Amino acid sequence: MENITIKDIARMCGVGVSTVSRAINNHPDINPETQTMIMEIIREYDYIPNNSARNLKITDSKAIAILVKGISNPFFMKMIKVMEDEIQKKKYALVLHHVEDREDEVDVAIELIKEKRLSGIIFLGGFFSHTKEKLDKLQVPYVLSTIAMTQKYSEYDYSSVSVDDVAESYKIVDYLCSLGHKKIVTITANVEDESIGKLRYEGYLKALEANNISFNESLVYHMTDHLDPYTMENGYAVMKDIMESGQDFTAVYAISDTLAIGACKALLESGKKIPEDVSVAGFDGIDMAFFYSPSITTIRQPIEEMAKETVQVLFKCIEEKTANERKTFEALLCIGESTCEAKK
Amino acid sequence: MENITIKDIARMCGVGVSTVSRAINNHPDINPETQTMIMEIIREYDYIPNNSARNLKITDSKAIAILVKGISNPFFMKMIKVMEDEIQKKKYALVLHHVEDREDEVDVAIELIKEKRLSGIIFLGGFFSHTKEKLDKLQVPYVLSTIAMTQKYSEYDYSSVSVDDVAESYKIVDYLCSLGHKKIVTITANVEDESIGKLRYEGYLKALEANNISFNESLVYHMTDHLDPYTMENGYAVMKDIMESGQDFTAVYAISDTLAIGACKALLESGKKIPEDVSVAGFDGIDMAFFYSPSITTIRQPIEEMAKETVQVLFKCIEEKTANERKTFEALLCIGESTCEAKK
DNA sequence: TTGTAGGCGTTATCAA
DNA sequence: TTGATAACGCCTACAA
Repeated sequence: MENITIKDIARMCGVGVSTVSRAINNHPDINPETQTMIMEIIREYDYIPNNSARNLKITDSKAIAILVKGISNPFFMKMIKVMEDEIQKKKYALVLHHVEDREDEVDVAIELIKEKRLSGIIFLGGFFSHTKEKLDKLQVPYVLSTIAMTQKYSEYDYSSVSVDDVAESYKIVDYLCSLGHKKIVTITANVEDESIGKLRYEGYLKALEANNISFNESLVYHMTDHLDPYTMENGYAVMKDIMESGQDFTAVYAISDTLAIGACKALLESGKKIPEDVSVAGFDGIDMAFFYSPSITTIRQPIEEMAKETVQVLFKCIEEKTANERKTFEALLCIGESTCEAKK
Repeated sequence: MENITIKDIARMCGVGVSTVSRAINNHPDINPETQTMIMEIIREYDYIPNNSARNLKITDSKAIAILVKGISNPFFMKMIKVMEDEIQKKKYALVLHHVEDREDEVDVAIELIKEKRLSGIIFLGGFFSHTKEKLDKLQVPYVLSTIAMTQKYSEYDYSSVSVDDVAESYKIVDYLCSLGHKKIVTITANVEDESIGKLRYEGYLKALEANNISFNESLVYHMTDHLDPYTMENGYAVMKDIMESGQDFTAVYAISDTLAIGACKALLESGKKIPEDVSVAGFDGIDMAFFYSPSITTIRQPIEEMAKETVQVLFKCIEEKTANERKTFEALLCIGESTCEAKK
């Protein structure tokens, strides 16, 4: 069966192709009668316009794309939902696109901009270690949302919405210290990490220092390489190792809730009681942290506001071509059942 | 800055556009030297071919799409990963596309086929209640993977990979019965549900009957409408209601692990002990079921094999144009810590 | 091995 | 309000 095109429809309706095009795109100057007539024929024959052809011709698609790094983060799902609503309110279309861990998000973005004639881009999650030259290739406004960046980026000119990972990490570790914990194990990223792993680890160090607790390197554990990072599985494996090593500690700070939950499981299996024997803290504030038993003490990012602000900032860039903005949100320390005062 | 096209590259290289095209697409008949020369210029000027133009022209893209219904199911993430590898092995490109709950996946598919010249499609998850006519509009081979369908589909001709939701549901409820439970609450889908909800509920009924337990309608609870379905939140809310109602029961069968976990939280908050006071069973076998404490007794679908088989079946359809195949996999009853014998 | 020209399906321009 | 026609950027006969 041949693919039916706009020409076929035009012929069937006895009109020109441009008229059909106008009918499809709700152009102002078209006779309503002819439009309904055309639309009827279109429906009857199940004609569907070819997007590639359209994208080729179009100059401004009124579409914005969200590029999500890493497919599986439950944390992003909520953000996407909120963003979607906001974008819809602005009468823009949304192109949701997942970027593999090994893919370069900026390359993907550049390609997508060309292909879909995007008006803007939201980069969601992941790390960012691109050169300034590379970022400059992005021809449309973009916002980095909840993306961790290394120091050097501070001089770049870009828009972003995020939390201060160092400060928030400090906050929760400081809380553990305030409960009297002095031997706080941390489960963090690999040493090469240049992203949230590094930042949250930094917060850990600062909190220890501020509380006059001398740093003990043997309390620092890293996610294992042979398992996916930031998973319960990984946290479980690491904590199993810790228990075997006979390490002495009274609290655990995992840099993600998933890791924390995995660690809890391992602790419980070893017969430890949470929080009586060991306090456990995470980071992110995912639903699971609240439903887990015991609920996990964690840092919750204001997902909804951040998502809204991301879209807001992007549209400001698109519509007003204003300078870039960087917004930092404060996260909330959520005290759950997984932490308590350290034993004397 | 103007967008650079293949013509510009051709001009810069002092060759024809077709030569550039051949260089890009690794065509056999091109002088290796000219090719490397061209590729260098391309890299230097950051030329990126426009996909829309390409898609418009080509007939077969050697790409297959996975259409995932519902954005947030952790269960699918693993399947996608496996499928991705398999597809890559076949040297095909993968187009991952999320379908909103309110969108019609078949419409999306039809559009995507035209736009991207797909060679095949995998529908992942969700329900399926399309007419035969509609499905026939799909011009390329497709496989329904882990998709629940109503009875009437049995006569249709399509390929699918799934588990027998009725039988597996029966299996786990039968297990509860074998532990001596007679008052088994079920948390299931809405009454209008025509999908896994209905099928798993059916399994529940059959198991009761087979165990000579008379059906008690007051033990059947439905997910609340004002919360997202199949979430921990929802299971929690429902169980809260159940506890308030003073309902008498010794076991709970939630038709998803997420619901089960939410229910557990509510039970624990009410001071119930799991499994001593109440046994809890779920369905799906997500990671969380194992890491939860107590671990949840559940039905685990053989994710990996199913994902592989899905791709296999699809390629068989693409390459050999063989008739459609329907594969049903057996799932595994995973006994966790959340169930035990009913009190006498 | 390479270049020229035509067409993929659509929208935008311009004239009617 | 309409219709013819020229792009959009690429691939692919076909000719050289």
